[in-house]
Amino acid sequence: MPELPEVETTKAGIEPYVVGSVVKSVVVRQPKLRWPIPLDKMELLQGATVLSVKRRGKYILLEVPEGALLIHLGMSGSMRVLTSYQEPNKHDHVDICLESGQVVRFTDPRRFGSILWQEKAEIHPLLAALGPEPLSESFDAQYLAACCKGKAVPIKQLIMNSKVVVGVGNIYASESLFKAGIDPRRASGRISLVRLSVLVEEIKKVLSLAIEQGGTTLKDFVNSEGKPGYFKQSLNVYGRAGEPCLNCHSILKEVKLGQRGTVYCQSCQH
DNA sequence: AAAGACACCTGGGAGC
DNA sequence: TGCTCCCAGGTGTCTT
Repeated sequence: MPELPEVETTKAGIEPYVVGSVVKSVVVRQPKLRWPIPLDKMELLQGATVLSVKRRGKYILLEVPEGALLIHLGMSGSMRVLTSYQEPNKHDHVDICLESGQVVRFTDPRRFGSILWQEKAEIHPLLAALGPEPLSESFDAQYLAACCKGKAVPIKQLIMNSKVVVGVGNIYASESLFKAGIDPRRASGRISLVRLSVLVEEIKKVLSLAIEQGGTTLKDFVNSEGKPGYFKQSLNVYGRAGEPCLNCHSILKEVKLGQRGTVYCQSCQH
């Protein structure tokens, strides 16, 4: 489940191999991802030099003079760099072949990911309404409080809303709410500024730590699974329903919020 | 306007 | 052991 740390790690992992490189060809074996891959646009990449690799939310942008390739890993996607050609496996849907001979390979068993095209000097509609980056200064307590004001929506759903803040998925939303001691079901508008401030800090902390740990696996990025091992980060609540709280030992409870499994501690989170 | 349901897809675990 | 069933999960879109 790529959340922001995994996307950041992936971006950092491919960056040194693609920036300044010339794209020889893009091989699409399976165009049916979340949306069809725009094959005509892929031709614009041929012969193009990759200018930069950027990340916006969970999207990775490969920028070339004509525009940018927009990549989302969905929930089972990954990318890796091959230094020599290898036979593709079943879910290796796209290869970005570089003139250097290296290949950036996109793999996605569940095909929830997407590969799209953003025109030069335009902002793709999918990126247009995104909220601030969680690790940026503009994501602070004042901002979050303004988003929460008067809202009845549970706080967990609010922080997972990409219009509010990008990159906070189910795992990190659950974990940061536990750390902040806030009940995930609590109405967003009924949380004090002080507590929201703690939540903001916990979101930043949990994401930063995961990115840091993802970075330690970069050495394995090439010719590997392409799956950063940031899951080593200990999870307090996610996936632990029915098990004892690591803080108070009461049994962790699971509820559905916005169709998402949500685990929390009834005695530590209010 | 806001909240909920649904859709996409497949591997993997549960149940038989 | 093998088959079927069901679900997770990010996020856009359609329905209340």
